[in-house]
Amino acid sequence: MTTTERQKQILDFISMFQKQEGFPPSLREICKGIGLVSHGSLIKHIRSLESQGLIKGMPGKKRAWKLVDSQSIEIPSIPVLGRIAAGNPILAQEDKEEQLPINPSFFGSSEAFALRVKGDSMIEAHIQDGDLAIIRPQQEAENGSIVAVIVEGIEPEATLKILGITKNTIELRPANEFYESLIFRGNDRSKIKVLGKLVGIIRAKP
Amino acid sequence: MTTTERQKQILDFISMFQKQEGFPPSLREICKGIGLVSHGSLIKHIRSLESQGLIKGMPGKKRAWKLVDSQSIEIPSIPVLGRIAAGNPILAQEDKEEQLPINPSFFGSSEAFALRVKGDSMIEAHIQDGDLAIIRPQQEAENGSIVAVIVEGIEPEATLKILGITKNTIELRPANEFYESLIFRGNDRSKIKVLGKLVGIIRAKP
DNA sequence: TTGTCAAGAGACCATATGGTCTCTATAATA
DNA sequence: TATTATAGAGACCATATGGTCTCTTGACAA
Repeated sequence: MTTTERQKQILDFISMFQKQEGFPPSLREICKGIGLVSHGSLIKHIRSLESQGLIKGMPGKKRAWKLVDSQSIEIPSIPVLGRIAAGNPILAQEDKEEQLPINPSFFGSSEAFALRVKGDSMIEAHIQDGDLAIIRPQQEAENGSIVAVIVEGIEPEATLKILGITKNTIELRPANEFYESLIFRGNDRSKIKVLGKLVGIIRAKP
Repeated sequence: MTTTERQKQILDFISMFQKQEGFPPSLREICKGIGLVSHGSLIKHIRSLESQGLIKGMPGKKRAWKLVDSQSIEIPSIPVLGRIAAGNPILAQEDKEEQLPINPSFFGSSEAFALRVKGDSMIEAHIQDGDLAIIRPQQEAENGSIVAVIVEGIEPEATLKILGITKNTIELRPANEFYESLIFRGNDRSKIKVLGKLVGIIRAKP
């Protein structure tokens, strides 16, 4: 079942009208808006949109339309992830403690998640205990960038480290002279799972 | 003209219904929601709310209500202030470079503004150049807290300092051993204008 | 051409809903 | 007590609006 041009036009009009007026348009208002004379014709398109699940009408109620998708003005937010099981797709996790009411695009990313920093291993990068690290999901990262990683078999939780890549080794370096780097050679390198790159820090009530 | 309990109840119901359903309730739905039998009675309250400007009806349209205030789902945000002229009420300033799409309540404050940190004078508090300091407006602050202040005659811009209060002096202390404190005694103390207290830090693309 | 199908026009209907009017009960006030 | 005001109940009306039906037109295929 395809969505025709006319039907997209109808969706757009409803969305626009709803945003502007604060309530959904009547059938006749939609007609006027998209250049139809008879609302009888319009209703066929509405029924089609309903069967596609793009819109929901309340039978028997006047002027009561729900845009199933876009209208439910859900503000994009950043989930704070707790324990992250290695191997699982990150953002599909249900283990979300909390949602930060912040649009990921603020950090230049269409999607992002957050980890709560524990300890002071990144203190020289001015990231302190309790900070929320905002991470853009990606599998690869350039040398020297700060990444969230999981090391297979070592820790169940993701940690923040500076990525150091040489020809034969991968180094996970803390930003604290009192902590040791983890260095992986050869096949051991595959134990490292990069979850994403650090794109921001949020500190509440410092 | 006062808003009665009943009328607040009506506003709340409309707001709740609108948020939940995606369209405004009909008069009879409001009646059922707040425990009225006759919508004829309800309409008197509606008219009163209209004359108070809290609600707006579209005469001749069915199920068409606008909540004047809350319904215009404007997301609370945090303004980033640039130059701040001393003496002016802070949040009334039009000199807003930017709005952070973040609800101030996230930082535990009903309102807040942000300043972009310049330099490394607060580096030991792990606040670095380019960070956004989130400030809750308040005139007073306790000893040792980090505040945004303007010092009369010295700098046109607000700066972030640690507040040190003794019996006779007020000290503005940077969090960097290479910087000097500013110490004010006696009448000089009135040169200090506290704009607010630091409640958060945001760092994008660190 | 002929038939089929979809989009639209236009008319008609049923009803949900806003609007108005009257009556009652309770409380406040003179 | 008498009067007034207010909230609410209940009935009735006008209409905006969703729903349905029929007819026309144009595109497309057999």
